Amino acid sequence: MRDMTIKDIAKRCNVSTATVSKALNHATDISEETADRIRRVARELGYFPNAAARALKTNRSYNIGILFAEYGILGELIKGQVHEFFVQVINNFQVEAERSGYDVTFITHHIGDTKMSYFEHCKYRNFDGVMIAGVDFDDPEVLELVNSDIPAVTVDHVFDYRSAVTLDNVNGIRDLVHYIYGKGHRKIAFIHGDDVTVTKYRLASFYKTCEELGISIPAEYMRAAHFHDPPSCAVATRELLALRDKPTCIMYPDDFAFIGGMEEIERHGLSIPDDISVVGFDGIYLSQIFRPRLTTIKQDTERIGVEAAKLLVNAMTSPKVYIPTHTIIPGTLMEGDSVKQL
Amino acid sequence: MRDMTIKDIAKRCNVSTATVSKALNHATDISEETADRIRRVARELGYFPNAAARALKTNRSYNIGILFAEYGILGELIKGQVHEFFVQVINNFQVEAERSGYDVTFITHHIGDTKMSYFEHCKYRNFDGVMIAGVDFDDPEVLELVNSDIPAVTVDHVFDYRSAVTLDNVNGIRDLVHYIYGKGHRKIAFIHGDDVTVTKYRLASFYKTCEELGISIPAEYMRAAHFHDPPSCAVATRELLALRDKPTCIMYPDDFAFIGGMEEIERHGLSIPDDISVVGFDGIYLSQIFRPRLTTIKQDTERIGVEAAKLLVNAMTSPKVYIPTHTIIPGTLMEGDSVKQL
DNA sequence: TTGTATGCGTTATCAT
DNA sequence: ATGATAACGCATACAA
Repeated sequence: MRDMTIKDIAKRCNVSTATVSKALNHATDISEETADRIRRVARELGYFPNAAARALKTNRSYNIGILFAEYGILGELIKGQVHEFFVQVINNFQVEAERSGYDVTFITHHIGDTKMSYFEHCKYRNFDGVMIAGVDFDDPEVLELVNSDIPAVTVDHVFDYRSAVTLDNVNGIRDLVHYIYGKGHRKIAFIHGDDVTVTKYRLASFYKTCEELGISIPAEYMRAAHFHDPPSCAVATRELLALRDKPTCIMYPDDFAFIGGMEEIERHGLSIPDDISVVGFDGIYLSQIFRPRLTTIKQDTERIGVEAAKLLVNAMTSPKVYIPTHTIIPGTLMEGDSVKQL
Repeated sequence: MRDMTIKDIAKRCNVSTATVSKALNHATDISEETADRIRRVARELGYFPNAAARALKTNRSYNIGILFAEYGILGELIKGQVHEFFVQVINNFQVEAERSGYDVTFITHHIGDTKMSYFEHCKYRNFDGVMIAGVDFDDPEVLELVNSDIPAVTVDHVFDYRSAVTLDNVNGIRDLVHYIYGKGHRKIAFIHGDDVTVTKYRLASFYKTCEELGISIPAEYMRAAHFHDPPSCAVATRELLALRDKPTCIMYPDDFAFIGGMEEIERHGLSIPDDISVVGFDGIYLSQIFRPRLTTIKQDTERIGVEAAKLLVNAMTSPKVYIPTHTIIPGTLMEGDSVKQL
């Protein structure tokens, strides 16, 4: 059986399709009476609008594109390791977007055999807006998308004149350092993530806090590794453990990446926190499974996702008057048993 | 600047829109020469088709709906815990679908303030097909969708005359039991998941294998818990540990749910595997992080996702001649250190 | 081989 | 308050 269209309803109600459309869209220039009748019939007939037709006519798709590295072609970079933080954020984003009447579709690189850029894909699908998270923000294709006229919101990265939601890296690192300091540690090493905005903020906060606390960190205590990448953290950990003057506490880029450090420490026959203290970042489920429990900063993935959706909905609803906003979501220090009292 | 349409190209090439359309769709009744010229101009002008218009005309959206409990409204059930297995499957599904020219959109319960069923949502969006995973397969809304005329593929559940991909539960459990038996265990407890198809197969395989091996399992060794739910596994574990004649090995519904068992065992001051042996199921990343490493059945999430996409693409491409297929993907026993040699 | 004309389902403009 | 009609961008049956 064919799907119902407004034509069917019009026929059934002895009115024109125009009238049906108005009734269904709650227009004002229509009598309550007929509007009610039409809506009732529509419900009886199981009518639902056709998104394609509506999009074609109104130029609005009520569909949001999500650009996320783990999915699609870039996903292979992460080699099948689920990035819990982003999955949570996206999940919450989707729930909030749905609440406002939007569906969510993943942005990909091509459609069929035709390769297209992210931007082109968005045009093709008529996305009303896009949310970007967990990608390489220097990628020309990402920049093309961000600099286009499509409303966009980014997570964990701020572009000029675009909305963004980031976690509070500055206070997060500050809280962490204060906590470690309070436990009596003075030799604190910091394995930081890739050279992206997030890391810049964290490093600045780390240095500032240490200065305020009057502790000086030798350059050899600062190590670079990749986010969400245990192997590179294992290497950095090995280097730190090889120092004559070892740190008493190591800060990792994130909870997941810490796994690499954990295994390396284990390999050295050292135990946490008796021989060496550690802290993570993100507060993923895993961090509470580790024994000892990992002390970390818990990200509020729900607020991040929901806020991103709200900002984007605002931007899409009234693009003209919209002023980009940067929202900073605070994290929470979760105390585990991974930092020893000295 | 407005987007390009076939009209613009037609004007530019001094041909009709029909000719342009044919050229772009590689129709045969058009000269190579003009076709080339048109395609070249289209590329120069940065033309991309409008998905909505195309969908409206052809009644094909090249968009697949994904129904997954963790996302959308049902997600709240899982309380923010990422289900790694499904995320992986969906990720791989998406990559393969993209390869065939399909985009992927999440199926939700409503569009704006209007509540609609999953099926209605699919009609509204014109999805060419749907993939269903990780939901309550008895939910009337899911059944409505499955029994509709929309091509569908399910993961981990088989519906009559619909395509499905499942892991090999029978052999998985069989391998696990054989392994445990080989380690000298005879008192094997099985905490199984919810009463769904998957569980039925696993239970049957468990009983059959035990019978073949000539070991009899007391009823009190069989416990019900929920999948992916540590608390219920903690309860079941507590009950097992309270028995006069304790099992020497406990099988859990999945690696993640095992966390509950792990904590309970810890609480009893027992150690794995010295005091009690355990095995999981799924082979998620976590299982290799546990100390001791968990012995488990690793699911091939890539093959599951890719196969599901392939089946669905076939079904969508030629719905008339398509014959539903049930593909069973084998798992692999991953030996950890969680089962003691008796 | 190319073009004309029509319609997909909806919204919006302008009459009535 | 309601209706006739055009238009959104594209694909296709049919005519030329």
